[in-house]
Amino acid sequence: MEEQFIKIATLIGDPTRASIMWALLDGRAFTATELAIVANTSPQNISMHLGKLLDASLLSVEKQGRHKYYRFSNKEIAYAIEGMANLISPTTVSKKKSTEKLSPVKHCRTCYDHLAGKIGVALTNSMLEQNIIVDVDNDFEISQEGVKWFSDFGIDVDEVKKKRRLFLKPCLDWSERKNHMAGSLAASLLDKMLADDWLRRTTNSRAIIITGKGEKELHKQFKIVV
Amino acid sequence: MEEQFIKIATLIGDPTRASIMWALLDGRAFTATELAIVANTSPQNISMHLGKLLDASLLSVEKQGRHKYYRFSNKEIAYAIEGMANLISPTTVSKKKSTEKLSPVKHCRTCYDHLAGKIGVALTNSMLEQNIIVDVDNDFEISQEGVKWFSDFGIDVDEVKKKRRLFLKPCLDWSERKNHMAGSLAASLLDKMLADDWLRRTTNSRAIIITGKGEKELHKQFKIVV
DNA sequence: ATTATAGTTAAAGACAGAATGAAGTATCTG
DNA sequence: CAGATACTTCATTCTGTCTTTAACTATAAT
Repeated sequence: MEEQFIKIATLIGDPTRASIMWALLDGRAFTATELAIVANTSPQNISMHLGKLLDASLLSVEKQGRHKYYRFSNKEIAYAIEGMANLISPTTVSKKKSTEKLSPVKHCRTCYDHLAGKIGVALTNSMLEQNIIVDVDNDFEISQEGVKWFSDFGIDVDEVKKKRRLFLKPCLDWSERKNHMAGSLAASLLDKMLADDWLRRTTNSRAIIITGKGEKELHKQFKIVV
Repeated sequence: MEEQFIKIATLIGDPTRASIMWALLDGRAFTATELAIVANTSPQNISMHLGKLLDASLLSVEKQGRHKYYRFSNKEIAYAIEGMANLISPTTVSKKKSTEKLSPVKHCRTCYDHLAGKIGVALTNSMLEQNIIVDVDNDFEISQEGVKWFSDFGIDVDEVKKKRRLFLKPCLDWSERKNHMAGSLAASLLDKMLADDWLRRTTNSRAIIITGKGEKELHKQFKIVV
């Protein structure tokens, strides 16, 4: 088992491959070329690295015409990467420089366990406006009022913070060119909205359907017109 | 933030350092020399690697005479490593060769979140005898009866399995020279025993006190004489 | 004191594995 | 069809970093 662990650690522990994993963390699928741009390296090189990650089943591919879409092969991968991301020192997280370059990727797909797309962005904007969450140097933090708001909404922030994953981070939604929330808080929010029947999952796709109740509540609480 | 992530990934992703992290996973503290033996390298080299891990605050040291004891600097580190260990393919886990060498380390301290020491080992032995858990090539697995047993004990195994960490693994207790259980199942078991007041934590040490009730129950259910 | 053990530091060397360059296949576009 | 784009493969080069050699400090044992 130790060798297996070392194998996985060294796989993730190469700068280029770590960069790939970091980019894939939000759950979207990227093409090889996109990943080459994100990781700042050549197509040949990214191809080699993606091959290694595929061999180890850390990633899965889906071929669409001449494109190949890469993503994490399962949730455990995302959790493992998040677990490592949790080790990023808190000071660094809040001091993150705002000039960080944005990767020129245009695709947007459903994120693993949180709301993305138009609704996700609108919801995030509304929460920023209402000071439930605040933007600190391109990083999201929850405010005092926010903790209360979530509590009223039926989510215990302290409990969510105990989860062994990234609490809250912005996730750039390229279809909207704006950030939406990701992390355990965003996941809890989605869970709650599903539980309260604001939203429903569809069986065979990642699409989310907004119920009549959800439409009403989203407008009432967030001024979102669906 | 990306650079920070890459830094952490490359730190863990060196074979020698991965080996160190793997050894420390059970929560015990190791000396530099012990880690050199475990990682199969020289004292100078281990010193260099430990220095890097210290610089990044992944580890903490405690000096005792001419020895230096290294351990994870906080729980998040352990969770991150566990998250990576979760990616070890299930087939590999069950096919693990039993000839794997055991590291010649004699120290034993309290493990992070599960019972260790004499009681931990006795409990594990009893569970093996009762077929609640089974030993498959030096790896622990829960049996069908085991799932029922835990359910009767008030622990929902399916729920525990959902947690993003290693479910069950043997952890060699050198003071006893036998294995005890580690992982989320072992953690749940400890939690439950604390909740049921079989055991109590002490305030300023990692020692666990067995209550009168606990003594009775441990004898009744596991034939353990405290 | 003397010797042994635990650990560190600095410099030189060795090597794995990453990047590069060149050439190829497959798919889309007009 | 021709030309462009997406991606891969292989052989070669190269570089970062791990290991080793050697010399050193500090604590413990006898």
